[in-house]
Amino acid sequence: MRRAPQPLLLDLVFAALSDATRRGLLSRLIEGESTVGTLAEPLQMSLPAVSKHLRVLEDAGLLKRRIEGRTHYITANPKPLREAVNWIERHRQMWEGSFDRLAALMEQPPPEPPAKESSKPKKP
Amino acid sequence: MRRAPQPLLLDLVFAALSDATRRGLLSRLIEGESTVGTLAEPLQMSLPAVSKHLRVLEDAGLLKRRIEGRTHYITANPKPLREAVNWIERHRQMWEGSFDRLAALMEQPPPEPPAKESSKPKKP
DNA sequence: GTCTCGTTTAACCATTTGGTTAAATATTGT
DNA sequence: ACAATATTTAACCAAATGGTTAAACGAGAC
Repeated sequence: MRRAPQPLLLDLVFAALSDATRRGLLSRLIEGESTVGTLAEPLQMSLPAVSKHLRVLEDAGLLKRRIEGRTHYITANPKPLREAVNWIERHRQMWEGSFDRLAALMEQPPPEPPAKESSKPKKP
Repeated sequence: MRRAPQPLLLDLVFAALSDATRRGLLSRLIEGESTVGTLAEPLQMSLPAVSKHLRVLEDAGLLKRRIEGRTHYITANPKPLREAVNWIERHRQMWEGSFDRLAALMEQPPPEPPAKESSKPKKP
């Protein structure tokens, strides 16, 4: 089944984040790659339910899936969160009238997320 | 570490932000207080529809309403956005492997935005 | 082959969402 | 008192959401 047209990506991201179960899944993915079954195991709901939640997150671009044999390996993908947080920060800071934290966010525009082993850019 | 879930409000905030019409309303409120009718006017939908959207935003704590006579004056309330952006930043930065901007976010709980020419508030 | 495993799809159900129009409410103006 | 204004509430509808169970699919194991 193909997806319907395209609702704005921001719509999908915020909608995906609006469910505590899905936020919980994302939280657990901080610890690294996992599988559908592993993710479902502690949750008190059926496997198809978890599968659906993962699909919502995937449609929002918040996770990537690597299928290997019969196992689906899931990892979090932070990229769409950038846009979401930018929207929020833009508004929050205009309302709060303090722009310096917005500036801090803005100073990282280059889309360069290559390193798996990350060099942590330290602030001098 | 496991953060005890604080589910309800975050659910409401993210759900409220997941609709482009509502985000548009919030954007327009950057320019200051407005009324229901004024907010509804450019939108191609009925007044009750706008009223419902405003209620969703209000339930999420994202706006405040000052009733004066028969007119409802609406202003944006950025406070709940703090929690939302904290959630996102916490996760985004863990996935992206850079923690310093998270630290920057975390170290500003007191509502004290004094200097316009700002340095980062230092914690010695 | 057959069986089990990991996962999705299908079909269904109840609730919520986003919209409508019509009516109600409350306030202001004449 | 009456009418106009600003907004909400009520009633309804279609579609989306979040869950279920049962069936299907694809890959390893025996």
